[in-house]
Amino acid sequence: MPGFKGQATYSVDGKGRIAIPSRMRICMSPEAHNTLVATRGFEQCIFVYPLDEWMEIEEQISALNPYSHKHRAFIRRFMRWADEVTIDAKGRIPLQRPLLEYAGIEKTSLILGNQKYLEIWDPQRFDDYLEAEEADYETLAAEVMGS
Amino acid sequence: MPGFKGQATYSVDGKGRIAIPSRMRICMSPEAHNTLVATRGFEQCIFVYPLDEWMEIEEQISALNPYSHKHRAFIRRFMRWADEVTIDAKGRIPLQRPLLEYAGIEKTSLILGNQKYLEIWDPQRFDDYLEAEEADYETLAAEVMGS
DNA sequence: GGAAATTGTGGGAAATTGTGGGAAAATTTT
DNA sequence: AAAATTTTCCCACAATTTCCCACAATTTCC
Repeated sequence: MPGFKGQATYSVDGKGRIAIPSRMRICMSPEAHNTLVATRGFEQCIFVYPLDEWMEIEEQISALNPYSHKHRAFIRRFMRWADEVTIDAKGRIPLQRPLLEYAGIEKTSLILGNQKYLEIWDPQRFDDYLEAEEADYETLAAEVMGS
Repeated sequence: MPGFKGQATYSVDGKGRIAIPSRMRICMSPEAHNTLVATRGFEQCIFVYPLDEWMEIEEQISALNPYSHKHRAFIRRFMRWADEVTIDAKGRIPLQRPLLEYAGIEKTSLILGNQKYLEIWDPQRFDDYLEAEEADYETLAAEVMGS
């Protein structure tokens, strides 16, 4: 089963709703029950996991030791921003203001397929990010992918 | 079945009642019978377990050795503050003053979903706690979750 | 190429949620 | 036993969220 891929620039309406591109929607397993979990991602974008993928992450989390001080801190930081949403009849999900603000998203969003999950960015911020990284892309590729 | 997640800042009314966010309420198993058990948690916050989860904890506790001095001490501390409450028609639970005082909660509370249970914090105290944890999130993530 | 279905966008109506407070019932105190 | 306090249950209100419908643009299918 292929993962999420491609990108799309979609609008965010007054109620904070963002449509999931249909070509990404059909990549979701039926086990996700049209449900996604949105949370803070790295580099100030929003990560969105289909429910079944999220469950696997939760399992990893619950395997941590809840009596360890450090682990507790991580779990709290991790669960804090997670928000379970269901896709409405028109293929949209509602996102909470705090998440949108974290990602700096206002009227427009860039949706990025990234294998197991989606990323939602403020388009401008993504450009800036790319530009900053572009310089070392080849170096990075060699370093990360090189055998 | 996914666990509790997300956060919410809710008010505490004059009678010590705090609403449980509906999106967390629906995560409760019907076996909990709309009943929760609140008790002292770690880091000076309140832990709130759905009744069915609490039962499992009690089982673990009763498996401890009552003839061990240490075990007895632990059991007493743990059971002492436990308080069984039911969710009212508006989705709220009443919390005893001593618990609220322990957590330093007055007019506002931060409710945190933490998989099997909820945590209720004084918002300021939670901020301080996160700040005091020296490591930043990404470092922790790589450390705790990295394979 | 053209008809039909699907997709992305917006907005209104209805239901739910969070908050506060009042009255009744139970408990404790005098 | 009466008074005072606490707890429980109920109602009201504003704000938010959910659900539903409309419409234009695009894509799909024959």
